[in-house]
Amino acid sequence: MIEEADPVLPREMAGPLHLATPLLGHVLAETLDGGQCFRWNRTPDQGWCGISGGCAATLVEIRGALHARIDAGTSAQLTEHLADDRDWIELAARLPGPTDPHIDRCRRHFPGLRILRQPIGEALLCFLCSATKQIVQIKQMAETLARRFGRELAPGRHALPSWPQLAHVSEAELRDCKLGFRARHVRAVAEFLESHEGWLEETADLPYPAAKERLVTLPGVGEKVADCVLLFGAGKLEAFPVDVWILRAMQRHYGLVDLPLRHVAQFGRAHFGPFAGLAQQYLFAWERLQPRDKRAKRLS
DNA sequence: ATCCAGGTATGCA
DNA sequence: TGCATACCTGGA
Repeated sequence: MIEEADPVLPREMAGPLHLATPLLGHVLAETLDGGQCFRWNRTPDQGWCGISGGCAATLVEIRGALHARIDAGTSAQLTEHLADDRDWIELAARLPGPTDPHIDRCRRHFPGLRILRQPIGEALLCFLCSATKQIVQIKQMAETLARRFGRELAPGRHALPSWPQLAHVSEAELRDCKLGFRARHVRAVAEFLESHEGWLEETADLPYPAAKERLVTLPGVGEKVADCVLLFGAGKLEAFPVDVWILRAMQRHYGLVDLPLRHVAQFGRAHFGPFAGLAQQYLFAWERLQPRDKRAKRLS
């Protein structure tokens, strides 16, 4: 992707990142900045710098190969975040085949698209903030929260605040981070988690249906957010979050017109099976390519 | 200016 | 169940 100029990675600190599944170009971009996580940003030289948990890293393509620099934390944390222990090509191949031409098309356009592994607390925080907001705005909220309440991992690079840290933050301070009505939810969840230590981690260990049942009892967490938290924060690939984009995709490509959100979610899980969450990410990526016209808008 | 954006909670047929 | 409405705020 980057041919002529070698990016500005200090050579002694950067190294090639060997991944089981290649991750380059627009697939890398869609993975890091496709709405599943909100903490990766472009560097001036077309690389990526991001933070997940206690790991801050910079990624860049040099003559068609991915290189990484660890700015804080360990390279093991980075590979964990990139979920490279799974074979994403093979998982995609297990989604519906020739009987589903649309998924086939998505798969060919984004080969190796993957679901990143995020700390569950971070996924919960970000998706609590996601209600009726665009990705850019969510990223901005996350950045402000991190800068203001999170631990500094490297100069100017802050981790998201943990829930125990958030427990000491007032609703007014949260609103000051531009969270709007979401501030009340974050505040309430912080209070709940403060008096229920280990609750989130226990939830992550439950099977998908039970875990979801628990999550939706949290204020501000509905079906969609719960599915996002379980998919991106607990590796439950059968979770199938349905938002307006997916609704649009299911109408356009699967003929599910005027169906309640609930039914669309039900259909998705039945049709796509144990890796419905990966299918969802493919559908989302494809839909984001489409220019938005009046017809598409009206659907929501 | 006016509208809308990766939803959720609530109230009412 | 199904549908309508309020909820914050910044950017187009």
